[in-house]
Amino acid sequence: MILSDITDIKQTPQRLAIIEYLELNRVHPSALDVYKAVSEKFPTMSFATVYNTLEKLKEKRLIIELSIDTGKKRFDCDTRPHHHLICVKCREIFDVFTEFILELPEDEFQGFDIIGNHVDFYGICKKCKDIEGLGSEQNKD
Amino acid sequence: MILSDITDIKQTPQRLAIIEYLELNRVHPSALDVYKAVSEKFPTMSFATVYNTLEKLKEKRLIIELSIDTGKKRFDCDTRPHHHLICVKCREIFDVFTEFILELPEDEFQGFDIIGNHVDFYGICKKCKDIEGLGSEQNKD
DNA sequence: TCCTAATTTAGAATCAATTTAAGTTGAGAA
DNA sequence: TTCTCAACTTAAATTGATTCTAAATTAGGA
Repeated sequence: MILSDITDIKQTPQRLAIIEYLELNRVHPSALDVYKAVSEKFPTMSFATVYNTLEKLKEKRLIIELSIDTGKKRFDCDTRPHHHLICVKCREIFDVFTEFILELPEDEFQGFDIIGNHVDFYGICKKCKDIEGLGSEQNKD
Repeated sequence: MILSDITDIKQTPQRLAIIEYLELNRVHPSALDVYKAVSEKFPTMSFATVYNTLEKLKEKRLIIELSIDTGKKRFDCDTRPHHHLICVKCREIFDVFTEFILELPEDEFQGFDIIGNHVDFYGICKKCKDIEGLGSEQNKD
């Protein structure tokens, strides 16, 4: 997402702050993350503004909405095609730019017109591994 | 999931009805779908029972919880490793049993211990294609 | 500068999911 | 058989994320 891409929507201070936050925090934040950070600059800002802005940016295809967490939307300001590496402990999401050739055999098509694919890799991130290692005697999952 | 796998939890009539529903409706239903269907048989059954049962079955690894829809959990009673084919219009989910070899190059590991992967294919299902075709003049997304 | 549609705001409403507390059930012990 | 206790079910309250609403404000073009 590039600021200059935002042409046909009004450039309000709140929106610019939200966009700046997304540009600088590429950890796939939730709406709450965005709200918390941006409302420090704009204490009167409401949640609706965050959601409205994120929705608008999504419409303009400047960000992508992720369904990786149930019960919570997360947003990705990198719209290049890519995959994800997700920590099953802390739910941090990392980007993966390797391309994979995924040919679905015809008999699995189920009558679909296929338009894309996405791979999620699951694992345990370095930080969570280290924490696990430390507490190995009184290990609780 | 097989009934006989359920050993160390009580086999109540409500639970058996929920399991039967999951066995017969492999469309990856939501908790609401399960509740709607099973409460026809047990009109006094509460939502909490559905959630408790689904949670318990998940713990026992007899079903899988999917995060494909934001804001709503969906459940898959097929615990064999497999991928999904998702209609971007109606959100129906189909199973894909083709196996893919997905080698993540070392420099993309980001310090993770990788434990698995999952592929989502996106497309438009036959039903939605047909509906689209019909209304091609007054086409609305 | 003026105008107007777009945007922001606080608060209410909604929806999915979880928690709570009270009542029920059923398998094993006495 | 009756007692007991833990597991289970239930309705209702609560939480958390999101959406809606209606009134006030504002960006950006005329």
